[in-house]
Amino acid sequence: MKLMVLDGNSIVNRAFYGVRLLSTRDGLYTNAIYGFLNILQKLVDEEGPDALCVAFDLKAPAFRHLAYEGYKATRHGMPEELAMQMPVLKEVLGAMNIPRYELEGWEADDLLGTISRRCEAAGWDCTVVTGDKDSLQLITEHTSVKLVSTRMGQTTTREMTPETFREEYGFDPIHIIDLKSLMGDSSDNIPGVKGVGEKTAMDLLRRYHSVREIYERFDELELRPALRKKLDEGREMAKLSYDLATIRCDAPLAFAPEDALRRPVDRGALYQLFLKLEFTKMIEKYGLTPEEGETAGEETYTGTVTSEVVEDAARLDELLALWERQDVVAVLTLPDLAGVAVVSRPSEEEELASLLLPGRLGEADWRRALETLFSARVRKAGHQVKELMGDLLAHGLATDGFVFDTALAAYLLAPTDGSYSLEKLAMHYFHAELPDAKTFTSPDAFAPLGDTRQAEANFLWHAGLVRCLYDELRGRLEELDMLPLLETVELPLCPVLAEMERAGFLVDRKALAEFGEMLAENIQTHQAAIYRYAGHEFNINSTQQLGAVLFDELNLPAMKKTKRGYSTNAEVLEKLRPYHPIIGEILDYRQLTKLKSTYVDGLTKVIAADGRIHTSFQNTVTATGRLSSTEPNLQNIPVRTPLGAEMRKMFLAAPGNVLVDADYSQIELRLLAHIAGDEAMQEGFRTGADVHTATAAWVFGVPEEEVTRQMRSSAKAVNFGIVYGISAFSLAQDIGVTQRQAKEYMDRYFEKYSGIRDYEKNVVAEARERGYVSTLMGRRRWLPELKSSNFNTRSFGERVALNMPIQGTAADIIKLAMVRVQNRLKAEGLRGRLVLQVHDELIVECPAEEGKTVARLLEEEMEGVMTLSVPLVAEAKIGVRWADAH
DNA sequence: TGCCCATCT
DNA sequence: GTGTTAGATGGGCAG
Repeated sequence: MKLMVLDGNSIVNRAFYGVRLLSTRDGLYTNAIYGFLNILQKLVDEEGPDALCVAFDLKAPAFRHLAYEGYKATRHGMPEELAMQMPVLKEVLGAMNIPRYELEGWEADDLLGTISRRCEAAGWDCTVVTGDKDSLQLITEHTSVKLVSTRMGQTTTREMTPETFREEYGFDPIHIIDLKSLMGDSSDNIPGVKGVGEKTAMDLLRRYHSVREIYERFDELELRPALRKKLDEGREMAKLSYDLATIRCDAPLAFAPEDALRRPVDRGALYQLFLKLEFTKMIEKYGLTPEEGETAGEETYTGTVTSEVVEDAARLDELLALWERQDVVAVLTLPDLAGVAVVSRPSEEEELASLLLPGRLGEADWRRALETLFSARVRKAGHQVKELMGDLLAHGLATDGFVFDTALAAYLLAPTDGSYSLEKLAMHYFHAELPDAKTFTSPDAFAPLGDTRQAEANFLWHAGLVRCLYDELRGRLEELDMLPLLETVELPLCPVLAEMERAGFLVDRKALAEFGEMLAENIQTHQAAIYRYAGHEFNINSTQQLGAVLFDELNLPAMKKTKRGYSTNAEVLEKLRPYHPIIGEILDYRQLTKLKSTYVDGLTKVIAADGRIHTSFQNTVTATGRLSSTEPNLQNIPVRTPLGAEMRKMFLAAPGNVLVDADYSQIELRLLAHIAGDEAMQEGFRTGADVHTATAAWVFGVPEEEVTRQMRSSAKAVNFGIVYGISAFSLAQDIGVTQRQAKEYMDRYFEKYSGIRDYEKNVVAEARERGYVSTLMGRRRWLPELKSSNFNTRSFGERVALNMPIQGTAADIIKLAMVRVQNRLKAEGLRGRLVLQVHDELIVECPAEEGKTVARLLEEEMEGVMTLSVPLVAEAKIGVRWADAH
């Protein structure tokens, strides 16, 4: 008879980190459970055990903690996203009638040991399944250990027997304990002997077998003097580690192998659990059926699927007519519009995937197909619609009729997930594998890799998924009342962004080059000075080498450490400035090299043939709803320092044109006043007062006329800090006062703006209860961090809860403004077009004679986006260069 | 790849 | 008493 026992915590950890984070529409994460069940299934198939059980750690401290205080409970600390899955996993095991064992004060390891020895005593064979090599010490003639590892969602197992172990390690399994006590194990907080690593320890054990033998025969051993010294000093630690590393086999566990004999699953309970977990594939696999005719959650698609490559005009006409009648069709295109897949549902039971290729259709029909398909006459769901629209614009096609974007939808549902490829969404929402997109996209467009028919089929498969995701994601957005955000903000913004990217921003290539040369000369001068002060050459860009020069050689006082050595950031260097002239040189050098490499060289590299820079705006990246800008990033062009601000002279309008640059005044503070419902601050904005000055007057207890620049600047820092959930500590650091004083300022501040204090409390409490925060337009961010037992994680969640509604609403507002601005420019027959957005700032390039009209238009549209309890104020300026318009 | 540092709102 | 300001992108170094 054979029993298989799983190390529950070890396997579930591997599952959690090996499978992408999945969640149900209730926000329950499920990836660890999903991965665990797949691993379990694989193991049962491989081993066919007669009995099966799982051992878990309990949160309570195990006896080891008492033995060594360094042996902290850290190994029990698991991320909230995993912790929340544990009770559900245990329920699933219950429904599957698989016994689980856990015992107060004992770790899973010890239960594995105990269970394996009891099996042996009863004459059974035992297989211990774990990812943890510690357990290899349990290997005997009747007990094997199966090591599980998960990489990229693929699970591999390796069975270790006494023979295979000896082959690999060169000593007996039991001496794993000795190995650990020599080399230690940081993840288990086993100290080991200082200075002895894996190689040395393995070598010692092959020669002398055990720690005990090493120390008993210590004087007669042939050892290098250094090693002898380390071992001698590490005697106590080795002994202590030996105990810590030894798995105990004597846990007082109520267990006999027969208890774990396999029993049938409780199908009803399992069905309900899988339904809740949205494991539709598992429901199918186990052949579970609803007990009372309930439907089985979401399906990918169950009707018949027909594929076709469209080759003649008559068929094309039929299809175009069909697509126009559909509520929605899914559309997926190959890069550069080298092919189009359209998925429709002619009837409830039928799905039709049609592939259009220019080579198969003929030029005229191909063009006709595209013109109809991308007109408003066909309602379409796409994936990454902004990208697609870029291709459409490049081919002179319209960008109309898009009613859904599966990538944008997935982003709105889970804005911190990070990436939304179809492969990932298939896994996340349907637990389904998609063929790799590389099978049908290659650098030279639709030059099929390998089998053409397979490539076509895979491409259509992806398109079919878009159609399925449309149903699924639309349903979820609707439940969360988020469809309006998608339909009135995000989707209409797509063509605007595509047009902005296509328009680009003109740069003065010559001026940029000259600026670069000037920087290069300056850098040379500073470099020479730094080498002279240091007494030798070194790589100034290396923080390690720089730290060595400043703190070891020049003996400047080290203020702060980083993980890898001394901190040398600007804040630290600024404090060191009085000590040595090298510091000023380094600060200047840093600024100059940053300007040269990131901005001058970086931007020069991406100037297109039209002399303009075409950034990419990312609309599915930030956690708050802001846009981001890449290749290059045009949202962080310097402005603060005079030299940096030179960069903004390089961006200009085409001849005969001007730039109109409008930015929102204090938008985040205004939103704070509105959202928090703080009467005092609202009143300030309504009367048009300078908020920072008003705040300073109150905090410092002086009349507004007596507020100094210093006082206003401090008050400004408080106002900004509040939006980010700053602490007195950081505020003190920021404005250069004592922590006590900073605390006083904040207390005074909250006295005046008591609505904000109340809001901070309420928003966090509400977020904790609901599990998310949201903006005025219904954008959400989930906050599992608020339930974390880790202080830092939780505090972070609280600050995010404060900030996201503010920053996110500002993002909503400017996005809507962009849509309205671009539409109105067109509606009024103006030639001006948006070229850039920088979070609270919009830049339009237009003919010089349109300048004033456009400036007024920008202000009106930006201010008119929403009516709040405080006015939204935008101010536009006109100039030929960005530096002059801002 | 992860870290450190710089840049922006 | 913890560590202590939200959201980004990119260059350069070191392992």
